[in-house]
Amino acid sequence: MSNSGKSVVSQLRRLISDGELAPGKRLGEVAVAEQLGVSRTPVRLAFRTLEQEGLLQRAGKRGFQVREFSDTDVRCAVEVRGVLEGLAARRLAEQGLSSELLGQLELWIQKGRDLLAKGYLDEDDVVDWSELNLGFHDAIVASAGSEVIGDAIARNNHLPFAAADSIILDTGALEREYRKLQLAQMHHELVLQALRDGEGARAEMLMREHALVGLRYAEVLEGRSR
Amino acid sequence: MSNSGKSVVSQLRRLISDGELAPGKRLGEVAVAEQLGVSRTPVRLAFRTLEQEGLLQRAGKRGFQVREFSDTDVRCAVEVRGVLEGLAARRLAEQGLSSELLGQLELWIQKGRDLLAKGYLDEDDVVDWSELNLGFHDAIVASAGSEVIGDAIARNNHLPFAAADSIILDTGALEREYRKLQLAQMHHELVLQALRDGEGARAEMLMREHALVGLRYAEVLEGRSR
DNA sequence: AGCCTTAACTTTGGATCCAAAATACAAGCA
DNA sequence: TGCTTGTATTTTGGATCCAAAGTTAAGGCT
Repeated sequence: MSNSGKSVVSQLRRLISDGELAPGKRLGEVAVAEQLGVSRTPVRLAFRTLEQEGLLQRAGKRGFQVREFSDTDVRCAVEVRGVLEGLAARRLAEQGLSSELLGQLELWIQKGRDLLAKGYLDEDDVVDWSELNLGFHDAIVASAGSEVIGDAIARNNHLPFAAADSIILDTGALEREYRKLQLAQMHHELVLQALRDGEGARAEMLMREHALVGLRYAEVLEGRSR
Repeated sequence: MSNSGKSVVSQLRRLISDGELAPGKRLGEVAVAEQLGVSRTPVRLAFRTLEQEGLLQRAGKRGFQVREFSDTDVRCAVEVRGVLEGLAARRLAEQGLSSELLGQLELWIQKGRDLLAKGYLDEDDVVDWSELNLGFHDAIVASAGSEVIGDAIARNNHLPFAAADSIILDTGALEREYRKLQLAQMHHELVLQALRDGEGARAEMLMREHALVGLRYAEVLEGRSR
């Protein structure tokens, strides 16, 4: 029962997003405390944090329960990320990007090219893409001029299905995922082009569309007509 | 020192937005606990909540400090609300509004017309406008189909200068505020028109512009050319 | 038999205590 | 005099205790 290393918050986050704590399940402080082998105090603190993050919600007068999300919630969370990252990109395009940011973005994009160059995807590539994708997005958001936008995105990203690196889920259909990443890579390159040319509206629009990759693209990339 | 009625979180929120706790000031748990006349426990819980809300930030390895906001932060927070409410409005326009929502919105708009009809503003009108403005915005956000968007807006609104009803600050220049509200009222009416006609892009654009009222409109409404 | 009242139990909120970590301070050494 | 190391103090994190509020269940009354 030794787990003082990882914080209670992250443990609970993982339990929730792994579904081990079922959506709608009511959480008692004592029960969770015992399960995690800690006292009630850190659990109480964690519940407040998780509530603000949106993973827990108050259950009536007393206690919390695991929040359940509908398909619409998932869709909206992705769109929220889209408009927020779009906002960041537009601001960046309008204020102009520094040469070092330009260098960073080109680096991530080059990594993406390298990763996709061999024409297919294997499982190790997934974590690499996740890293470079995160790097690209973070670089843009961090340079948007205000922490406020980044904070809003970070809070939204606490919903496990909303984060930018949650694109890939299906490691069993790597051909489809490859085409998905090809598209995402193209988006990255176009976004950089728009940013460099000061095309704020286009950069915003591209980021918003980019967020939707992995959401409704499955049918198109499968060749289905729906 | 009796204050068990209001929660520690709201007390701290008020102290921060009133500036009694200066931005950048480091908050110790014991100091705040004594000042509020409670024990450390509720303060510790409150700090976690306020941190998530963005009003506090961790100060180094230990403790929290009151977050300070730049002009850019204010600008960005307002834009964040703009894009999020814009997203809500677009979704609403695309899915179509129910007749009861239509009724609600028309009610708030009618109240706005009534309030502005006499051609000037007095101090009592300010709270009335705040109420109807809040009602109009909340009705749209609540009907956008998912709690997720509303939550993101709510979290953003914890920044005191970002909330939709923080438009009016200057009760000393009521003529200027009157023209500001005239414009806001026009926005409300146009938004409803766009929503009713299913013009998603226009509804979104209007909401985004609407959020900027009270931000940079001062110069224009004053007649200054800047 | 059904409903209301009351009592027992469960669960959370607040306070206090203890330990660990971090910072500040002081003394010793180069 | 300046830097480093060791100690003391402050401050936070975790655990436990107590009280209050809520929930459940049982028993009595109509």
